[in-house]
Amino acid sequence: MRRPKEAQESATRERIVQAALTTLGEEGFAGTTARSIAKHGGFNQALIFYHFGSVNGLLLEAYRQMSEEQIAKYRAAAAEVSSLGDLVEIARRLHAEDLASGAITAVTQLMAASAADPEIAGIVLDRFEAWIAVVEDAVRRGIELHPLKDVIPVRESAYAISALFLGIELMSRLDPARSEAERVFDMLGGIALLIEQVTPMLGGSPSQP
Amino acid sequence: MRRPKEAQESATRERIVQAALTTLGEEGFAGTTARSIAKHGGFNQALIFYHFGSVNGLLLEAYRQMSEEQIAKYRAAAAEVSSLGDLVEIARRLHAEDLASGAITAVTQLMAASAADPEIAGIVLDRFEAWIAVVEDAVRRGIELHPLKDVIPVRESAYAISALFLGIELMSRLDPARSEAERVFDMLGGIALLIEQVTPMLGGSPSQP
DNA sequence: GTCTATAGTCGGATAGAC
DNA sequence: GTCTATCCGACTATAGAC
Repeated sequence: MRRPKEAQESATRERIVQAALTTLGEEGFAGTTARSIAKHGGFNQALIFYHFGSVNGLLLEAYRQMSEEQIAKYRAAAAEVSSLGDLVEIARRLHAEDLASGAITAVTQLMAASAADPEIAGIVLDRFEAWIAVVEDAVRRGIELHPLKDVIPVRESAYAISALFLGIELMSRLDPARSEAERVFDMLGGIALLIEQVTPMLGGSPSQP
Repeated sequence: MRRPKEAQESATRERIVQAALTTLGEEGFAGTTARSIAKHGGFNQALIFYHFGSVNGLLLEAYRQMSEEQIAKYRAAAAEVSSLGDLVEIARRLHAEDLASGAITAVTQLMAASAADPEIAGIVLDRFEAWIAVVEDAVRRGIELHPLKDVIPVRESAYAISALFLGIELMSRLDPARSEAERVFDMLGGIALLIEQVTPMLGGSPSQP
């Protein structure tokens, strides 16, 4: 996938972006300076300014790129969902990947930076919006054949599921043992199974408030 | 409640701590410098170093204080919970308060700072732990009379509820309209009601008077 | 395009007057 | 205890050699 306008991908640009993301994950927002990025990537500090104008310019570009990649990954994963149980299992897998790749740390830093920088806030908001939309789609597909499908508030469900996922990601990052999230996914899997098995019994004469 | 050792509360100390929290909320972690805190609080920059040794020392103290207050508030609120529906309504109220007070912003900054500072990570972890414990307690009390009470994994439920709450807090802070979280709480309230009404039927034993 | 060198700014921290 | 003045280090950003 090539971008026609602006931001053409030279190898160096890509290297700098990667170094920025690594640094962000390892040092946090406050520790992500031009010097420290250059050190992590093994190149000269001045290159950042030549290629991106400023440290902030680099960070914005890196954020945007990371967001696009993550959303694309989520969207691809969500395409496989065809039941509530699937949704839980795929969430479990994505969570493990995000934790390992440092993506969660980056999101944390992004959210914090949003407090002071409206432009970053916009990026994060877009990312959440895309994220909810993906879940919304998966939910809609997952309940397509379900007797209660017309009673379920899809948008709110997707929002809540996204929030739950985000919360688990953030809390488990802090947890040194990191075993607890697994058990929570186990429980959610159990609930999904329960709902799938129980609710069809209610079908046939659904009530409406 | 007086603290016997260290950290005696002079009026000035308290003023500095408050200014630090305000600054953190308004400027973000990166913008929370000694000079900027002093400006917000209308006092001299050097006072920070006289009273707290360093900016980091001040921030640690402020974090600790904020954590204690928030946990105390949560604990008091949780004491009122006697059903799943209660839990949702109290969560809704606490969420509104946290949003208005800037506490959410502060937590966001704290989590981000945890990436680079293990001491802060410890504080945040303690806070989450205390938070989960409070919810765990509320859940246990809420299902005390419930027919399924022995099947429900209390700890995992509390973890998931806490994660969901955290996620909603963080996402709604970014949302300019901020109306969506309300609708999600509405939905959760509906689910709570549904569970309370449906599950007793499965037990075959009488529930609440 | 990439490097070295450096100007200019800002923040942490301290000395010392009051 | 609080203020003014100041040092020092680290950062962003640019100029200019290669």
